[in-house]
Amino acid sequence: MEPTAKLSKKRISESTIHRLSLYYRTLSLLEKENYETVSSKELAKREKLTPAQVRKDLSFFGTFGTRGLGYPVIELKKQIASILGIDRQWRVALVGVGNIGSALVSYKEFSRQDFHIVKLFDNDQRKIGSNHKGIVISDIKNLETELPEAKIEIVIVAVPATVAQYIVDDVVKAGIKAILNFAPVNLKVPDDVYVRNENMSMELEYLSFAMVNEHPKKKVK
Amino acid sequence: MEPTAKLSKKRISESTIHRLSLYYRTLSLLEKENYETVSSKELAKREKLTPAQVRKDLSFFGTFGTRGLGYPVIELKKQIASILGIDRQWRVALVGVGNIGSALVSYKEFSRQDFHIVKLFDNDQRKIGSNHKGIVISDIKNLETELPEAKIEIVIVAVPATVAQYIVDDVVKAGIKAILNFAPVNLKVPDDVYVRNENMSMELEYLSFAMVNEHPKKKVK
DNA sequence: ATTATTTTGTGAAGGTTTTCACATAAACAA
DNA sequence: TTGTTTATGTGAAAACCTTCACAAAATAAT
Repeated sequence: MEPTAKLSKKRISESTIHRLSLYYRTLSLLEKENYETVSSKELAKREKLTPAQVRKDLSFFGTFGTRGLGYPVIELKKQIASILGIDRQWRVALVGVGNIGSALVSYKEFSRQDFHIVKLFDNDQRKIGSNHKGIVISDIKNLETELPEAKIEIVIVAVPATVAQYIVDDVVKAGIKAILNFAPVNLKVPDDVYVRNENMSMELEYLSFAMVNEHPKKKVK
Repeated sequence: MEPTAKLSKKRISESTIHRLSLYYRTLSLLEKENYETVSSKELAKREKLTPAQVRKDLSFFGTFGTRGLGYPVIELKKQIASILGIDRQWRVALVGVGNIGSALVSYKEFSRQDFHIVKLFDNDQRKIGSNHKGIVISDIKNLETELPEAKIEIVIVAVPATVAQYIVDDVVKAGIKAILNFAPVNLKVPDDVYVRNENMSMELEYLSFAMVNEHPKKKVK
């Protein structure tokens, strides 16, 4: 059976998309390990999920498997890449070349998946004009003109919480529709702009909660 | 009415805990803005949630509000801190003082919430023994002895994916029960060890998905 | 004091997500 | 060729989470 991309009307849940990211990562690994096919059972085991969950997630987008055999690793990986939109390059700009910002510029996982950070912005006069890992740092004042010029599609915000909203206002004015925010603050943006927040304390706080509450862990089969 | 800490048997959902983190952050802000009380309505507006959601979340842990008035900002903040276990210091070690690792050492949001990074480990001979932001970097070979010596309770793993599992095996042997993992890999740990993963590509991939699928956004009231 | 207003806390309803269970289909073995 | 095994795809059931709606309690107003 040909893998078919379902033209789905149904709303896909955030969890499903996040799991697709996990499947994609694991499929890359399986490819390296020279697996030709993989069952929902094996995939589930590696992600600590149920096989039914894996099958249901994939079934929202089409039928990719063969009964009795499983899923073709390379083909499924391609299909998921296409679903996630990571089968193409994304031009990304990063605002705020501080501690976290610089770390993200060198973050291999981004470039490996064709998220290319091609522009940097900062407000520090000492940094502006200097070369950081092959990219000249622009003045944050020029966001509105330089983002469209550079055909940027996604902006990563890694500035202090106190100024994040002002930066984002400019980013939105520049016509950007997708923002990844590392500042610990709730950003206000128009309805048609996507914002995702990366809150690194949250998971530490979850650990803290789990420990003080001796929260029962999910059983691992 | 006295705020009471409910001795809840019921399992609390991950989402509720994550929202408590958000409430905590917003309450800190409200405190700075000199609010004495806050209604579930106001809190919900700031987090883009419903008032019922806020009240339900809090109700799992006790009754903290006053009818007709709302919640006392300072008191509620204290209560949430106590629920999350962030009303005390946590001794944290960080393994892997690379790009991301160094950024985390200086991450203000951690220290502001009493997560204290007091030990650093690396495998790079040039780094071992050197002083990084006031902390001498230890040899990664000594994890098993030095983690208990330093009374570490939480370990942040910021090493390459290829070595993460080996590191974590040592960390577990050292008796650590809580791990925050930045390596893009699924770690295997015993049942009684908590692992939370910080996967920074995931949210970028979600943005990518949203854009290529013109995913309808949640309506904002 | 009495009434109107505000806002919590919470069962019940409604909605969403996950798991179950099985018909179906392909592969493999004899 | 036929039977056995494996493993998908998917409705239906179960579990889980969010929202509704309202009684209850406190404040504020007259």
